[in-house]
Amino acid sequence: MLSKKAKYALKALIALQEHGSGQPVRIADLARSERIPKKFLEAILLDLKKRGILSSQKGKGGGYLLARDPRRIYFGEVVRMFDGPLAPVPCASQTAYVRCADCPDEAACVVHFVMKEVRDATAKVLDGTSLALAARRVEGAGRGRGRG
Amino acid sequence: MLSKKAKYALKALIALQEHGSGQPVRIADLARSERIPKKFLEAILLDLKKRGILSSQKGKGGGYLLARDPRRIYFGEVVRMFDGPLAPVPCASQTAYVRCADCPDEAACVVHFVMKEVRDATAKVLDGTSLALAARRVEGAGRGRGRG
DNA sequence: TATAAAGTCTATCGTACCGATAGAGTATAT
DNA sequence: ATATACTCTATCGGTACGATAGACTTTATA
Repeated sequence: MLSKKAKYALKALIALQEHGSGQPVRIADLARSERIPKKFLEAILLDLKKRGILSSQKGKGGGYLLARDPRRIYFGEVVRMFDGPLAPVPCASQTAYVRCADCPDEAACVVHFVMKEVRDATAKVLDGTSLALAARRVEGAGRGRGRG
Repeated sequence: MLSKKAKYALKALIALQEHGSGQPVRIADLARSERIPKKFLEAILLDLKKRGILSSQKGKGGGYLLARDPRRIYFGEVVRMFDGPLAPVPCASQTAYVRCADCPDEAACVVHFVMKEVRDATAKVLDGTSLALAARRVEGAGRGRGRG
């Protein structure tokens, strides 16, 4: 399950991308437009800033901005930073591998084998999709506007 | 994350498959060989029985058996029954779809779009892999024996 | 038919994490 | 100066997870 934190982070990033403009957007505005609890969103945006995905400006006229080209902000990075490794099981993780203490032979473990396939499939999607690409794809796929 | 319950269930099923023989296997034996807390495993096996994946025999000489051909026991079914839908987000689930209350237009939602891709990729692996097939694939891939 | 073996059921428990909120502190544009 | 906004620390209720205890029921077989 995607946590609310990760979901809110993605929604906020997408909103910032759509805003474009180079002007900072206030937390309060993002919270309202994306229907995210403001205090909760504060913590999320701060994390994204520490990670170098967002930058911020304090004081009057301040707010948050994308710190990177949206073509270089990948879903995988955001999901991992809030929800941890993509793999369903630590021994199948590429970025945070942990051996199963009780596993005599990983190469022969059926669960490991299948879960590695799941993690690879997931990573292929999330690490292959940037904010910019996703937005383009959605535009291409359907017609209309909105969020979720 | 795959829950311990789902992981233990899969390991137990694979052990039962490997056991073959048509003879029932005691909970205690499974617990020991797979290193699963016995009482915890009891509840898991019971769930698998209620689901029709296992059958059991009470009393002396009793234990658990696969109730179905392992070519027809899919990872997807087991994972879903313990951990719920595969989709990272309810609005991307095929088997347990729930609309986002605050989403004006799902077709335009970027998060929805990408998470649907994740769920499809995951489902393709887990619903396309049976116990029997997974075991064969592992045999084909590496050499050795063990569990994890 | 007694008895030991083995599955079944109900109840409970501690911990950790999640989602959310409060409130004080700090920087900055005007 | 001062209002505006981000930043930090602390806290809180709820829920789900992993696990365990103990009593109950069924069955093979001696």
